[in-house]
Amino acid sequence: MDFIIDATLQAVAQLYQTQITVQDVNLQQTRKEFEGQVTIVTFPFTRFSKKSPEQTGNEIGAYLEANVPEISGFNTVKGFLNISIADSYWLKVYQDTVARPGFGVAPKNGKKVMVEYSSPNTNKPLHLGHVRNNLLGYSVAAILAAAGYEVIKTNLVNDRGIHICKSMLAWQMFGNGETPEAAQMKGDHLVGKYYVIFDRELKSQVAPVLKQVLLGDDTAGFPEKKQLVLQGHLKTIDNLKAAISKIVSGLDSTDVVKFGQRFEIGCGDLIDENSSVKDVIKLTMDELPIEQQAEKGKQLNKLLKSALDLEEKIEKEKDEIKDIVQSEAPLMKQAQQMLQKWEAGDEQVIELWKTMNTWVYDGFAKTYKKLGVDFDKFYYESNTYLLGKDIIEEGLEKGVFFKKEDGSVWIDLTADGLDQKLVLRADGTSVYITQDLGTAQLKYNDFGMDESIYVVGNEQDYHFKVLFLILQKLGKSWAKGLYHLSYGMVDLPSGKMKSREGTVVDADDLMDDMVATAEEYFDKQEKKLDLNEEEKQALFPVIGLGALKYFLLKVDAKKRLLFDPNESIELQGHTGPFIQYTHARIKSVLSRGGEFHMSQLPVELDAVERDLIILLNQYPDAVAAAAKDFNPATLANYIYEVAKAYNKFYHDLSILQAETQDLKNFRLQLSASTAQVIAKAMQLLGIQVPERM
RNA sequence: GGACUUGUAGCUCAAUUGGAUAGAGCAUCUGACUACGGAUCAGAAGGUUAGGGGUUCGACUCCCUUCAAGUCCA
Repeated sequence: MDFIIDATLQAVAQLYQTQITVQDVNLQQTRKEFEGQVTIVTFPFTRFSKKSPEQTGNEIGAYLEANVPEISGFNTVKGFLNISIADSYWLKVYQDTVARPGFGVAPKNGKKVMVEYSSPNTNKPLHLGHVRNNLLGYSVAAILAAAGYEVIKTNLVNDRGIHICKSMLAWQMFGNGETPEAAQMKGDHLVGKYYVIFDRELKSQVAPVLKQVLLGDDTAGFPEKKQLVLQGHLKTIDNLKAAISKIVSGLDSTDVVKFGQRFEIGCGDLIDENSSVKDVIKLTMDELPIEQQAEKGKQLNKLLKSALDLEEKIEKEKDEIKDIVQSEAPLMKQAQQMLQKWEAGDEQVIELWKTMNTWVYDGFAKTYKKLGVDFDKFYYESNTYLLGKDIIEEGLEKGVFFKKEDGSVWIDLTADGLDQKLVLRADGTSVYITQDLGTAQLKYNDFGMDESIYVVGNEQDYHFKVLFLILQKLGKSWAKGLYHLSYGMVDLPSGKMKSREGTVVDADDLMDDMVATAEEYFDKQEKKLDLNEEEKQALFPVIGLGALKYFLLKVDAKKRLLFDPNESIELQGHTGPFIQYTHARIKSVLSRGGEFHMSQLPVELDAVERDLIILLNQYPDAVAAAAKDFNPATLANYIYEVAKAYNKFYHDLSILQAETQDLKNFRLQLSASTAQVIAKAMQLLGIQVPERM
């Protein structure tokens, strides 16, 4: 389309004696309700044309029509100049680019990019959140490769720390030497099972003590320092409760009466500090007629907002108390000791750690294989957790960091709108960001990449902001190429998905479910699959996983995603299987059409043919745009448009019964090109397309 | 207390980065099989783009503010 922009620059220079640049020309696709294929927005030109937008458009349009042979006509609506381009042009574009074998593969741009994704913990299996991460990472890597980058896919495995010690300890204590083979379980699931057991046992140790502490400030069993802290928290809680009591007793009695008798009783309980605000609201609501609940609920929450805020603070205090009690539990202490032994290189602990990690990696490998993702390089935190201290030294020398009296090292980011951030503890031990600094340097030393993308959830937005800023302040030339591909949490219809709430969707289970659901779907269809058993068993994973992947990738990464397993497998509408179906359908026509070769191109195009060609021609742009924003969703949405356009073409025109042999050949060729674009684009999303289904 | 993200049709998502009457799918209603695969296609209905203010030829998009959901920092 560059020739139109160039001609527009000429037209403006000629007509209005004004030099404008390429950026000043706003070229867009013409909306389908208007005649034409491309549109120039002429509002900005009125500044120097001194004429109405419409008149300006007409003048430029007339100039273009007269001077550009490819332009066959134009019309102007308000400030929009719609340009029609001759069919011969589109046919030439089709023949010269779309129909060529190398279409859609950008030439190497000489740049190297690293995509780090997945980053699992070795104490439990992958879950739904990881699935989104893996699909995003894999797809972004594939898209970047198609856009001309050399891509290195890496996985930074979190294989050390207290969490893995918990699994190890529980296995030692309760496992009776159980192995994945003996348990008939994937290794990652077995290790995860012991992590859950640890958690359960820890809770049973903590619960009675916690109850005791919360009831009657019985903190005698704790070290002196912690006793003081605990008592501080208890005192705060008392004060908060008293404050709530005061708020409630200060309520206007006419307000209280509005919510019924149950609420009056509740208020009495609150004043006596015998109940929680949440409970009172709930009980009050239950007594109200259903039609009043929504309205009164709002009023009630508003009335008690300050009390609710205080109650939230109480919960936080309680959490802190719980943390302290937990840290003193015997099991927790044992886990800590185990971590210390691990760090000291204790042979037995290391041996156990290696064994259990082997199990986990076997399990992960199976999950990754099924999911269809892979990596070029693994990094392990057990190798990198001590890195970064030299960078702290470097930062101190450069004056980027400063030391506090207690010896801890900090960076002051307040000038950049952030906080002061600890980068090394007073005792000289690392914090998370220390090792991330070191690991970033390590990765750059290993590969010297121009850009580096971290696929990590949005709860770490702040962390990465700080990390990248520090590296920039340290003067690392490569810091400007760092990018945090942040993605939102995956919600389930039944509620929020959080590991501590125990409603995690396991990745392996999810994939199996999707395959099974695909099978059920086909069984229910009236029209039976014309495939043998072996072919069917090969097809179900393609459809089931295609549905899952497309559903997760079509949504903009940064947004939260509501994953409804039942809806995602729905094989119609804006789904992966719809696109897969379109591909299979094209393949079916092609096989019926037999051998063909392009001979004579048609002189005129039908509108649906032209739309399809224009869309196919945009494929490289769609890839480039997805690569620029690291966003597979744009590509996913593009390919859906292609599938829709093809189905319309297929419906409106006859391919095998075309009027002439030449036309039939052309339409077969167009079908083949469409199938190729669909297959290529889906491949960049990590989705396979079937020949038949 | 401070910071970040999100809020679009009943539901799930778009909107070419400031452009035309805000578009798709699901669900609802209607129509198209003597057909190359009907898992399709065409149409109807559905909107104060969370609310309010501002910037300009023009705002879902940018600025201010309130609200809601979520997350992070000490």
